Amino acid sequence: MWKRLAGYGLLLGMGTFALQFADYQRLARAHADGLYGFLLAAAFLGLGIYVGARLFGVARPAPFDGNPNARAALRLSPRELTILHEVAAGRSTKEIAARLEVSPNTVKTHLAHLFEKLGAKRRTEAIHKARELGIVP
Amino acid sequence: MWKRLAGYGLLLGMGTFALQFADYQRLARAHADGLYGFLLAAAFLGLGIYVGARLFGVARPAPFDGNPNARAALRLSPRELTILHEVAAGRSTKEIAARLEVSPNTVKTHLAHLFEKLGAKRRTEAIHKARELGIVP
DNA sequence: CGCGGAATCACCCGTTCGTACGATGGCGCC
DNA sequence: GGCGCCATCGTACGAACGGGTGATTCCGCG
Repeated sequence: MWKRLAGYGLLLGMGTFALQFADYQRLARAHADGLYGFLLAAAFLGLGIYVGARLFGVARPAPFDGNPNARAALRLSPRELTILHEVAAGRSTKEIAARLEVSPNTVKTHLAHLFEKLGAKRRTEAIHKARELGIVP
Repeated sequence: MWKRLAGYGLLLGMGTFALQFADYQRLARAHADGLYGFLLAAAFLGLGIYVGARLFGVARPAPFDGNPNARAALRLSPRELTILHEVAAGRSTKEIAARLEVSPNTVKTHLAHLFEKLGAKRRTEAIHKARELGIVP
């Protein structure tokens, strides 16, 4: 974060320096004020758009899925993970069993293990805790 | 999307017009070139940052809580909304009844209405659909 | 004033869920 | 070869959930 801010600050400083340089060169006087101001405005507008986009921009995909982190911490097996995603999708035990082509009893077993590892007593609570841990989007 | 682009275009046009107006007023000549350029650059830099932030940026807080939107579309009552948030927090019917100081039967009634309005058959499915609609974070 | 919506509560009944066992087979590891 | 883990499946039972129906109170709206 500090490095990014420093980078933007440097960029801004360079822009200012370029402006000063242009001023020294009397480009401002050599050209019409209107054209010069327009170019200056356009340049800084573009720079601002870039900075704004990078600064407030798509930092969303970063905290997407804490899959490897919390999953390893809770020692969830791959099958338990898929069942977790299925219940988070709002499906019933029967539907999950049908989609995964296993018995509903198997799904219930995985669910029981999930509840134990997540410290939950209901599937809704499991979903909530898994979301807090970033295991499910 | 087009309305937003048009709005930004209008904003940009207004800025340009203001610049032209300033040029006509000979403010550029009245003040030193350096100060004028600096102010101009700063103004457009800020404008650019704003546009960039709005354009590429905080599209996340926008679909944050579709509370007024989807809630009105589904005609959810305030009480139903609170019950929806409670179930999304992973609480059971009894716990919700205790927290809201009402009978479990009342909670069940609100839940039945929620299922009907959300088109869900299970509370997990209701949570999932409500999350898709942005009603719950 | 009646009418409808919201909120509250109650009962019944069938289904699902959660839990507590047991059991089997496969796989990696010492 | 035993040990542990994972995945699979089964039975059984109590608790919770979901659906249906009905009732009451309150409040706004025409």
